[in-house]
Amino acid sequence: MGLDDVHNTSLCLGLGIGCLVKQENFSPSDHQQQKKNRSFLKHDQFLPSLSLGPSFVKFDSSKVDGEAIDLHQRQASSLSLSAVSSFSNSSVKRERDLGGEEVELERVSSRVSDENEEGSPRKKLRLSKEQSAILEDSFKEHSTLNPKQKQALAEQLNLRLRQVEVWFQNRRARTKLKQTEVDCELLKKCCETLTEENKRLHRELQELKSLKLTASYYMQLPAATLTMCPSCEKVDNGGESPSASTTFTIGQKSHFFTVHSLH
DNA sequence: AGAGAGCCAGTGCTTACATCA
DNA sequence: GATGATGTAAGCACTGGCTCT
Repeated sequence: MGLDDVHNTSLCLGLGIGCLVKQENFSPSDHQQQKKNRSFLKHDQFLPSLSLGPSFVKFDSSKVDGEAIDLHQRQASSLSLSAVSSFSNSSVKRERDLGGEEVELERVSSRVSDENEEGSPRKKLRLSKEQSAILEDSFKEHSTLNPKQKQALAEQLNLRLRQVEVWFQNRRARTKLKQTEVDCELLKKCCETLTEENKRLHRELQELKSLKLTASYYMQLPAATLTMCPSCEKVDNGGESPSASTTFTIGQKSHFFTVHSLH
């Protein structure tokens, strides 16, 4: 993962401390898109001092407008969409074949208008697999759509504009929720690591304190009786008692513990 | 300042699926 | 094994509030 990847997929953990605004290559004409993507900019553009991993949201601001529509048109040409979503008043039965794959058997819903036969507002629908797939592809391209794209997508999928809008809103919400869960897990692990480190440092501190006490004890002895090896940091009593009990080690080299003088 | 557009957060309702008696 | 009741997760849609133009 290079620096560019880090920039494009940076993870914001929302710690709120030391966040830096990342510079993106937005052109002035992208201003509207920036505004539209402001919720994602929170994730992509603010880099906290604690960076734990990649974001799952990757927004490429350089691609706007035409591409998504072209993609949809390409897909539309290769897919014969059933323009009918599965409404609550049209029964959809799913069966699983031996391989566990879902086979969708749609008993035809008669219509796609906004209201049912009784004239009451339509309740629920479930988009077809093809519709969902195209919406997903579109979402991968752009997490938000401009009105033009929205209209094109709605026409392509034979859905109302509002349905496309709602789908994207819900999709963004789901993405955000998932990202929050991921962030939460990472923070939990980070917290556990820091707790362990804290415990370790506490133990080390205790050891150093006890060593300091021991050192103080030996400092009370006549100075000539103690010497310290500068390389191995061992204190010796000058050979007066070669029987090993007076030699000890002051911590590890990496620790901030200094014995200035034994005189 | 007010209107309109667009987005988000919250929530209700429906559907599909799993589990259990 | 089949069936109905129940719980749950996911998806669609709506509403209210907010921000920006």
